[in-house]
Amino acid sequence: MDMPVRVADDVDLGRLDSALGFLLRMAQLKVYERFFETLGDKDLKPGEFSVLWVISRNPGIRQSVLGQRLMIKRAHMTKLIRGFEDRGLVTRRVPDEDRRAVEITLTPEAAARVEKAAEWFFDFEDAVGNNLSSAEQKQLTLLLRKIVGLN
Amino acid sequence: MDMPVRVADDVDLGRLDSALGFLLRMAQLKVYERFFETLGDKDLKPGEFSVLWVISRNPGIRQSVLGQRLMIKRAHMTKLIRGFEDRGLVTRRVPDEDRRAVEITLTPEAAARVEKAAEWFFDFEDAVGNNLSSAEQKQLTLLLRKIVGLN
DNA sequence: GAGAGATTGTTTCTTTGTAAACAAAATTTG
DNA sequence: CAAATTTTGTTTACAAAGAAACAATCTCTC
Repeated sequence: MDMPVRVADDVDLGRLDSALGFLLRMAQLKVYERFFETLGDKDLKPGEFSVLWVISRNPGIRQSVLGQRLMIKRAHMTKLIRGFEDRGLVTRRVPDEDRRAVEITLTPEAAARVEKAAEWFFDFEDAVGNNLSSAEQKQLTLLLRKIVGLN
Repeated sequence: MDMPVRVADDVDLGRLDSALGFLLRMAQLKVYERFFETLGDKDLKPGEFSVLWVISRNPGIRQSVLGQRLMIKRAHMTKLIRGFEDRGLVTRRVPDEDRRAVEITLTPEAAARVEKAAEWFFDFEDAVGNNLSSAEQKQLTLLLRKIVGLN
């Protein structure tokens, strides 16, 4: 009587269920999903917010540096920044010292908007570890920072 | 003397540097990057391996169930499976009990290939937590499993 | 059992992200 | 300092992934 597997919980993941890379991907997808469930109406996506936030903390930062820090490829960064420019959120300036580079700064409107968005964004981020104790959350943050190389 | 930020380590991330969702994304990107550095020549990507692996553990599993478990949307799953079919890795069968569904099974060649690939894949996965102590690795696995809802 | 609604998979369109080739400017090296 | 190399950003082409509309089938309700 070989009933086919019917529901997701019955699926045998084998060793995959404790593979770190796999779990990281699943966790990230899950968080993303939750984001769009609860904040899908906001007009900034997590990636967009992160970029704008980092620009706000580092005015005049260069595209390349921004990309390195947020792990966004140059080609993609170009598109993101142009998108922001089209929306009037950032200004680009080519510095005299290095005329290949582009320095990015928030417009005043964007700066205000990022501060506003930071409220719901970080509220959400704080809630990500909801089903963990606060000690566990601290621990997880620490471990992820190590994986990422932020220590 | 307002030197612009020059290198990635000087970038101020503000509160972002301990935001769980952000860290999860960064960690996942980092792992992905490392995968392609070390195993970029293999002809199976992590996502592809995971799907084939799960099929191998659950022969005759349905596309929908597979997608639910691996968090892959139906539309995307269709493309993945067709790709596998074109490569002769899986066979599709519409069961009589439910003629909307599709049951997926590995071809014998694919089954062998997955077993072979499992070696380097799980070796890689084991190495993901390299710069963590083995206690930390266990802890991280546990916490991620909680986030994902695998407990 | 006939119709309303839900599920399953596919198709088409769009978005997000990467890869490779390129141009311009800076740096290195001989 | 001139030629070779590297860095920075852009463009073009493509791959990965999601959204929405659709068709077929199944289930539920009356």
